[in-house]
Amino acid sequence: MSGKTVLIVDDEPAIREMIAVALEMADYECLEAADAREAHALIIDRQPDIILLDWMLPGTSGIELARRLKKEETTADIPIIMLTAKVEEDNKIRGLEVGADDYITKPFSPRELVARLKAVLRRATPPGIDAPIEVDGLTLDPSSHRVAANDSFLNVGPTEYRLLQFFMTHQERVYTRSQLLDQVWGGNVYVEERTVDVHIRRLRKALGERHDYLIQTVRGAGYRFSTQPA
Amino acid sequence: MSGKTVLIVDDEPAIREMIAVALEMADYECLEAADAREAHALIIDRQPDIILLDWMLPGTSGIELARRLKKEETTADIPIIMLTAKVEEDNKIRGLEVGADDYITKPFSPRELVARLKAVLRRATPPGIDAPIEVDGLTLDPSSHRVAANDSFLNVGPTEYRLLQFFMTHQERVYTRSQLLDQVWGGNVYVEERTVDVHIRRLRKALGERHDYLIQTVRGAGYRFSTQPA
DNA sequence: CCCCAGTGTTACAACCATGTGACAGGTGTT
DNA sequence: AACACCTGTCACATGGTTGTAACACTGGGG
Repeated sequence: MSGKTVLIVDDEPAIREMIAVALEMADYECLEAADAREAHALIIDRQPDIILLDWMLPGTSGIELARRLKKEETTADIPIIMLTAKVEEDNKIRGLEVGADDYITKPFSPRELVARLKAVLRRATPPGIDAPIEVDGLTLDPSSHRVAANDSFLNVGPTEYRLLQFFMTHQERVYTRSQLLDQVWGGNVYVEERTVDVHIRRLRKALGERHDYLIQTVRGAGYRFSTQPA
Repeated sequence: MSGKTVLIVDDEPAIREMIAVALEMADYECLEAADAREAHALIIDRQPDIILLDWMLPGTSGIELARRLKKEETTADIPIIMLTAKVEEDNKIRGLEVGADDYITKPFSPRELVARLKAVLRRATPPGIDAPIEVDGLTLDPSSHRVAANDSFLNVGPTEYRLLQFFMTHQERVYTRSQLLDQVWGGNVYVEERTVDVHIRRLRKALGERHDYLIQTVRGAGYRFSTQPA
């Protein structure tokens, strides 16, 4: 599934363990390090996809480690999420300043952690970042952030755009409302599942009769984007 | 939303209960058996997705049961996790020798149990879980949630879809109406057994004359999905 | 050949998932 | 402040789906 590798850097074994369990439940592979030295070794050796980095560390501090990682070319594009017990705005600013991609204050729920991590990973993973996708006269162009049907541009809202983009990059497969909330909304938000229906509706309307067949309802399951009519 | 069924085999009711509670919190359905005989009956009847098997059992020992299960073709691919109070390396080796997929020594934390169980399930779950199943021109594709016959898509309702999916993943074997209710409807619902007949009928109709021979009536017993005409 | 349990088939009412329009709050712009 | 836009949620409409009963049929045993 995800198969992503997460490096957890915290000097508290109990905290590392808690995080690891939560992440493993969500199907991530976990590495653990207690200090900056261990962390650096693992980063070089195992090349994790993302790093959870505690603010406070014995020896080299977390923020210092982050700064160094972001300076080195080979490690600069590994996303970093900073963890901290303090609720000081200062830290947040300094953390993001050195290149952390997100910032979580302890205590946090495992759910929140997983959600944020997921969000950062998705955001940070640029696969074929801006190749336009075209299906049966319907074109979505990420670079211009526009949707066109046979020449004329369509007026789709931000959420509908993300929804359509997700669908066009994941065709021929059913997604439950819950999955769509995770993938399109971002997982860390709480919204009703029925909200998905409404946005589906809006997207269909925006696409017009010419193309709304592409978004298919699978009763009892979810929605599917497919060029082949139901 | 795992929906996986776990069979817990242990002669100590308190331990079964503890495990069951932990697993149910993690959204697994639990079955319980106190000895090998009960266990075997439940395995045949309910076909759990994984078995937690205590080393020590009155009568037939856990290891003996494991050995038998792994010898029978119909049960050989059900993952088994051995539980034991002893910390003897011997047991571990013998346990894995007979085909157990993992091994946990008591006492263990619920977390550890769930984590291991999940790992085993993930590992043991054939990657083909999402792969389309094809039989004589009849194709069921779980990822797109579609059923096709030779090219054209078939219109099957949610229940018929689940029924067909179950049959196609459990071919050449007779299932009673009761078993089908457990497997397809979900065990803890009360519906008339005759309801199965009706859905069988609907599924047959949906499949059309070309394929309805696949679903065969076994008078006095139940139904069977088989490529070989009755 | 008749009878009866078992199964096929149909109809139907209740239910449930989804479609749809409206609305209120929020955000940013002018 | 007024405005346009977007968002999430609700209430209601609609149509598909479901379980059940009722009746027709079948096959095997007496």
